[in-house]
Amino acid sequence: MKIDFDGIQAFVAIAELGGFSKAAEQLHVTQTALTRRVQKLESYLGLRLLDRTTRYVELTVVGREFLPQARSIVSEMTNAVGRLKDMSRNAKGSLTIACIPTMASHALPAVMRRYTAAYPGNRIRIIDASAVEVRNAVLHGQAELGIGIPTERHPDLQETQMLEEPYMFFCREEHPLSRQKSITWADLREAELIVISGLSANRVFLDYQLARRGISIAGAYEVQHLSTAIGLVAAGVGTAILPSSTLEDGARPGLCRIPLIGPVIKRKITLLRRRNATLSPAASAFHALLIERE
Amino acid sequence: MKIDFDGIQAFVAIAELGGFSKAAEQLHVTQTALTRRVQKLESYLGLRLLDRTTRYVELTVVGREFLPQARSIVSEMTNAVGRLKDMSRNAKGSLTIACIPTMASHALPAVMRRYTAAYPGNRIRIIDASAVEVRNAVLHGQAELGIGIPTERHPDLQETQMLEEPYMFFCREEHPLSRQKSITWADLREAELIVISGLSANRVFLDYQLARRGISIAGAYEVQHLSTAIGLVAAGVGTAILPSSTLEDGARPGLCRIPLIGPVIKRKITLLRRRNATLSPAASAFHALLIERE
DNA sequence: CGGCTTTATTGCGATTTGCGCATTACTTGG
DNA sequence: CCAAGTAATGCGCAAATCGCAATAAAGCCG
Repeated sequence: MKIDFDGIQAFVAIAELGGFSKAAEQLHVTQTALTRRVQKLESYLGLRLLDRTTRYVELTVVGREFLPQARSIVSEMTNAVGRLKDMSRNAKGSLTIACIPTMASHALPAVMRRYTAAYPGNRIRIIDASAVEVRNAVLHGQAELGIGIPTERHPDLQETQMLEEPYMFFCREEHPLSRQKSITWADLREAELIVISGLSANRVFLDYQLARRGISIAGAYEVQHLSTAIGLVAAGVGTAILPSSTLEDGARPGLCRIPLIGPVIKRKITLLRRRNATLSPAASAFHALLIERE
Repeated sequence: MKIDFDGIQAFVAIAELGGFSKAAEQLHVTQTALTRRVQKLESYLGLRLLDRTTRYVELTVVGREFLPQARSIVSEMTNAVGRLKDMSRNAKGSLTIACIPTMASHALPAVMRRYTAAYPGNRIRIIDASAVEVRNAVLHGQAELGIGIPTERHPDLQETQMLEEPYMFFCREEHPLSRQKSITWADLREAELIVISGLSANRVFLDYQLARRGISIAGAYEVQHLSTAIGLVAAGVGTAILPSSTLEDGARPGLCRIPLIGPVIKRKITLLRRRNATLSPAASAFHALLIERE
């Protein structure tokens, strides 16, 4: 036979309010229904929980013993379900998103501001890591959403392109090339390039695109992170080819950002999520904000 | 809408066994039923708890968060109901009984032995107190059963007579009356009686019975408890009129117990319980043993 | 790559459960 | 002894739930 939550809830309400009628009102059912629920529960258990006359209701010894447990069951249940409905109705809940560092400081902040305004109280955890780590975080469920650049395909991963950004040339103002409106790849012969490590998805992508066009570049220095590269450029060590969003125009005095053409090469920023994995309402709302602006 | 325990139970089983079919087997329903339960729960909550294909079942983010709570709800419920059914089926549970001291050491022990043999593990708490206290303990629900002597009637109290025992005369062997086979009340003129306090139900009853018959006795000493009276008799202070069960024949060397006749006056031992108060199965079983032997 | 196996879902009919209304039964206070 | 208040019951209806059979979908393996 099936376990009867209604009966227990009825029992608790009756015991606490001291009567069937009052309990019925609170539970929004008729008193008849409560009578039946209690009868069913008692007959299922094989013992009486309430001694009742038409005049008063009183707990039996067993009922008195059971009441605290019953109360706890009911409240635990009610709370849990309430929380879930709240998550569903108001997209409440915390949210983890993985993101490559450039985007974390470029595209994300605006969305985060709008999200927090719309759903205050939701905790957001950002895993800022390399594109490969972003991919894995999404794949293994550590993050519900990921923002990165295309990497190795995986059948369980679903990618949506969000935006594209060109690679640009970064140098100091006193650099010989800094006055040009645009620069071609051929101009980079002796540019003392700081390049990103071959383990980076950025580098893999860039190499692939250049190789397709028969272009090759040589790096004098190699680092792991874009931010380090920018730092070295600023320090006068050399120049670098980096995604445009690595640094906003004029964000750092003394540094120039110059379009690279012939050809223009762009990297795609993609939004990652696991295929067949339902997003939590909180993540779903964030997802909506992300794709709404493209 | 109504809270759905079945759905949660299904969810937990599926999550833990990793599939609808296995869970269905454990819950003794068809797999179809589980599909429906989960669907109903999810649509009620407005969110998905399980991502499932025909090949595997996996928790969603929300489901993963909810699982521990759900598990705790289910196990708490299952345990609580299990305990209650155990109480009902096997008369498990603890039991409190109030009893006047003489009966606690006279009639009770045999019943307790049989009870413990039949229902091992049940804790028995005995409130050994005066007849008035026994009455109140039962009346106020501190004890489910009471063994005492008739006191003031109360509409909520139900009394069943268990046995009767005569008052007898107690003295030391060297006492002049100790050789008689029986003693009449008239013989007690100069017996140096130790009597029980007038607050005792015993005394009230005895006085009433004697007065009805125009007999009066005078006490030289007065104590509260029967056991104290016996002690004083043994110490040679005087003699006493006490219920026969106060001391078994020969239980204390040097003391005599002699029938009092002309007339024989007996006190009734009654079993008390609250009217309209259902006994716990444990108490009910004890009650059955008590009245079975009359 | 196409059939095969496995597993969840759906359509449908039958049964059961649960509810509310109206009425009854019972207790108690005046 | 009557009146008021409260729980229980008879009855009929509505909805939920289930099981069976058929269907759909996803990976496995030859």
